[in-house]
Amino acid sequence: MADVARAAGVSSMTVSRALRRDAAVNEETRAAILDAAERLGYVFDATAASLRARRTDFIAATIPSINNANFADTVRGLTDGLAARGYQVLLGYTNYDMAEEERLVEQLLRRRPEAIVVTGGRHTARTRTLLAKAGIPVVETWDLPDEPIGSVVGFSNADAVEAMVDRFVAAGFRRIAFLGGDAARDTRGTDRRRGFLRAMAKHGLDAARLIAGGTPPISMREGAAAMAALLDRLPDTELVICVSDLAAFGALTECQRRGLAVPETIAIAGFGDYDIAGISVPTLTTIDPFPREIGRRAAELILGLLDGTVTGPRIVAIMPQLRPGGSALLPDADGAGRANAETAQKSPSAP
Amino acid sequence: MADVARAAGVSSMTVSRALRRDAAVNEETRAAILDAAERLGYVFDATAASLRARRTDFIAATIPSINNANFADTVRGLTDGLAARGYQVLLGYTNYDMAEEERLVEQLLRRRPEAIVVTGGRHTARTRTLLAKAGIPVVETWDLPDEPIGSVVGFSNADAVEAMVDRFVAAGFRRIAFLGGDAARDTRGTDRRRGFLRAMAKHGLDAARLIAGGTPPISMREGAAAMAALLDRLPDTELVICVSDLAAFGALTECQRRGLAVPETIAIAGFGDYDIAGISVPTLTTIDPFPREIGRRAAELILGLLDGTVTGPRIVAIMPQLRPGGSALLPDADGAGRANAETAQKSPSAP
DNA sequence: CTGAAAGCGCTAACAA
DNA sequence: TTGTTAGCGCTTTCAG
Repeated sequence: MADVARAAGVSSMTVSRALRRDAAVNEETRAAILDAAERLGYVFDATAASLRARRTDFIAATIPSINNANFADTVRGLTDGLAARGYQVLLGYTNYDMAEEERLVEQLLRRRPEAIVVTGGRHTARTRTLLAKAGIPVVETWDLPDEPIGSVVGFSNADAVEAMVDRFVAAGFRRIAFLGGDAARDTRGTDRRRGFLRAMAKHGLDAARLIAGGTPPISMREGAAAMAALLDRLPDTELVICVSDLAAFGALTECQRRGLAVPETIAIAGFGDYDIAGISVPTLTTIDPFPREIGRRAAELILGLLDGTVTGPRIVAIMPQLRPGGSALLPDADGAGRANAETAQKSPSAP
Repeated sequence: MADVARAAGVSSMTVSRALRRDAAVNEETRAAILDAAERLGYVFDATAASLRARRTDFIAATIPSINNANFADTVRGLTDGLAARGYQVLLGYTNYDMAEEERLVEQLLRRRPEAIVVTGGRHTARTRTLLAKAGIPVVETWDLPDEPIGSVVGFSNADAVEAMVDRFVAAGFRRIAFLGGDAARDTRGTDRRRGFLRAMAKHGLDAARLIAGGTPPISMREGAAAMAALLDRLPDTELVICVSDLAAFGALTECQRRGLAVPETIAIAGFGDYDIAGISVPTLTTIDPFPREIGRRAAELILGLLDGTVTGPRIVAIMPQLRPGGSALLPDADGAGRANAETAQKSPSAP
């Protein structure tokens, strides 16, 4: 910057001002400075600026896996919302491992992000402490924790599945199985399974049809293997609710390989409204948790928290929506539209 | 750090040493320091350390889209390889837009990464200049550019598709169509299409069966729409090669909806070896470009370049491999194994 | 093994 | 509108 200042015949402070849009600098001077900077191949050093200004323009975010379209959508919503205001997302993934999350959070906090977004509401005690003491906005997503660390943008995975089961039971299904959600590491998966169990108990139905999916995230292939196990062990099952659309699609293919008609012989439902759900034959009955919306709302919330528009933590409830498909037929009941997409109420105070 | 020093009764320099593993510090002193740091909730400030030490431990990376399993795999390979040595990947996505890439690269370079990985070999002139002048290792991936900026870890998309067409022609296919690769923004897609055209010309076949896929990345849905167009316009097509497995799967579903047998009535091939390729019914004949391996190799190369083990830029050729599936049958020819995975030659000098 | 001094490249705060 | 001074929180360098 000193070099640029010299070349432009001004002080480095003027260069600093010229390089930012906000400050008041004579237009000619600014032009000369920008020209000099370009000529010299000067590249601004954000590290030094961050140290001095105590603003890094970093927002940290952790997701369980980068190879998952749902979380990728959330990251997109988040990044797009924040990039517009000059923030850079510092992303890390935890491999669905809370210990790994702890390491990652600790490392990310060293970079002095101005806010941090984490996935899920369950963390190690140390992670919670680190986050709580970081002195920056914390947003937990994809869940509705009982004791939020700070803000939340999410939904209850258990409630979403429970509501789905309610619909299926009302439609006459009785012998319903749940595929996946057995791995403790995937807390959202276990929550969905819990919602299934709760719903079945509520309706007085047998909830013993539980099929393990393996290590998270359950791939299509594992979904197929689990479906094979189910068909061998409990062939009279009427409906399989899967922990995700990927597992559901794998399950669907297993039926196709065996020549079983879906949904006639056995119905299948998923979770996540992944692309595959809308294009497979048949399409998948699933639940849309609005992943992109989660990211967008988190970004919005963070911006508000940082500029003082929003004071104190907020709980933003996302309303997952059932998307009927061909893999598990439901009589249409509610004529619901996309509640969250544009209209849903913002930050209904606390839970 | 001064606070910790005071609490531990040492100078801040000793704290600095204790906090790093390398430096020589009395074990008791170190323990006392770490204890004090924990008690005080001290969090190391990487920004200040970066400024002074002129080492940010950042490696920048840009990918076209975060919602793409192929690129996500590359990022995983990269991150895993680099995290082991304490580097943090600073990730951004370009939306398949070179202008956006330019903005992103400029922004990332301000963070003073120690190396930068970009996707593809085509960039704006300014991006090239920025990268070339950055004074850090530059790695272009997923391509084999004619004029690399620095190092390369990739393969020729055109050659890969050409080789695939060769195999299909040898197997007797003649009326072959190509789906996608029409959007200039997706340079890898256009390269694949070019490989198709080149191969068809070479074999004296009609290469006019080109079906537009729309804006990249082509989704499954767009693949289905394009397939519908193809079936309407050129119903006698024997084989459709798609720009990606996602498009190929969409195309497959369109056939299923129309009751057309794949591969009997029409054969379909994809590119990318996405998860869907291995599980769909039928499985997809595709090309595996070893996305994870690309990331892993890039990480390896960067580490070598940074610690001086490797001197000067390197071209690492990845050898994509045909994966025969049920969607387009091929008589088995080569009994090739996974050339790249473990063994392939490293950095065969220049291209 | 430990400490003191200096400074990384920028910007806040103040002055002109 | 521009400049001066000081210092962000670390680590390099040198000395002990």
